[in-house]
Amino acid sequence: MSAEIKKFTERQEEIANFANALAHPVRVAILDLLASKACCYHGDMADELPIANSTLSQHLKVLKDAGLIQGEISPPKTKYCIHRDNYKKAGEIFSFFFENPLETTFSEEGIILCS
Amino acid sequence: MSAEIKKFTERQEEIANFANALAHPVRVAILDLLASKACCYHGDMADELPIANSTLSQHLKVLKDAGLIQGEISPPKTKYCIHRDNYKKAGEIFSFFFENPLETTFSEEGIILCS
DNA sequence: CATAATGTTCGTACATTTGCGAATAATTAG
DNA sequence: CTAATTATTCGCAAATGTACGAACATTATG
Repeated sequence: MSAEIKKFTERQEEIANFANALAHPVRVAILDLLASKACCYHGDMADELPIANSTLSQHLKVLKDAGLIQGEISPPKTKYCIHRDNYKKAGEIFSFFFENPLETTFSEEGIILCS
Repeated sequence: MSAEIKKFTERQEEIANFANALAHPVRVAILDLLASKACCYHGDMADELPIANSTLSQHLKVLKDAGLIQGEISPPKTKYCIHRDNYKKAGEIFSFFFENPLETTFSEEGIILCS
């Protein structure tokens, strides 16, 4: 009944944000490309990916807004790179999230009831 | 021109799937709850989370479909746990994805042009 | 058996995401 | 200056995601 407005922690929002950026295979593929080639022009990626040019721009925007990549515009070309600091940060956040999902004692089946 | 139909790798799809499961703060919060308490009933979580019961069911379904949790139905109660094997696997996949985004040589600014 | 407790499913509403081609902007090349 | 190159933005359509309450199913309780 205590009608406390519950929201989520900063950390939970942050994880969700990074996860959202990775939540489409083409965006994972983009990061793979950038990770392997250091930097790529939009056109280089467009050649490798099975999507229209305009769609690629949209996905790049999502990754950029999430902070995982950065773009350097020098028209008519645009060069994209991984944003190393944030990329590292994302990796650490996920690492921490997944490590030791449980440190408590277990029943025989490895399960504990709660409350 | 070689109109090769490009899709994504299994790994890329897998990452995107797990990421998608984490792409909403309430689902991160659910995993936090399960990680800390080992197992929880639906009702326990409903008390902690600012969403309707039916909405919680939907989010639990997403996590279950992604393989990150498992549910044991014994009506009228349902007990959920983290799916340890898959959870671990997800952690490893993300670890691997984020580690060493770049092992190549760098220019002075830490950037290489490609192609 | 009737009622309560617990969750899921259904139906609906609304917002967001994804995708494409066309139009646009900005520079380079002829 | 004109045309070509490159990438973004716009407008649209289709699909998906999020959220809720109501209806339903299943078991426990009186």
